[in-house]
Amino acid sequence: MKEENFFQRVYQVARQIPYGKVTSYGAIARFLGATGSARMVGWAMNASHNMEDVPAHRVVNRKGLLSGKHHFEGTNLMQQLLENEGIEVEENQIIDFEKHFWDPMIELNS
DNA sequence: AAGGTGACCGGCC
DNA sequence: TGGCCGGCCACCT
Repeated sequence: MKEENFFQRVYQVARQIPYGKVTSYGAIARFLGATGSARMVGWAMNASHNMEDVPAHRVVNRKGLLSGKHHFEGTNLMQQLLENEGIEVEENQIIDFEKHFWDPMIELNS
């Protein structure tokens, strides 16, 4: 097992996502300095299954679409988790995405 | 070692 | 927002 790879970096940011907030892969990628490489963030989330404190359900694509819901257990677990946090989700899409949007670039950039 | 894949993004129509 | 396309880079086979 490697320590401190690109993934860990992503997880670290993901863990900083506050309750009831969501962000996009691109936002995280940008924060990591990998602007345009949002795919890597997606890959990292794919492996996030091994981690435990990684709220991957709070990470969606820029459209607010639950792109990764398919990777969660069941078929609507991701949605359930989000709704549980007070985020309205319908048709695999977050309502008022901008309203719940949380940009690490701004929030963590104190 | 080379190529394919991917939970994406931004620009354009 | 929707569809299509090119770009981006780590990981896997």
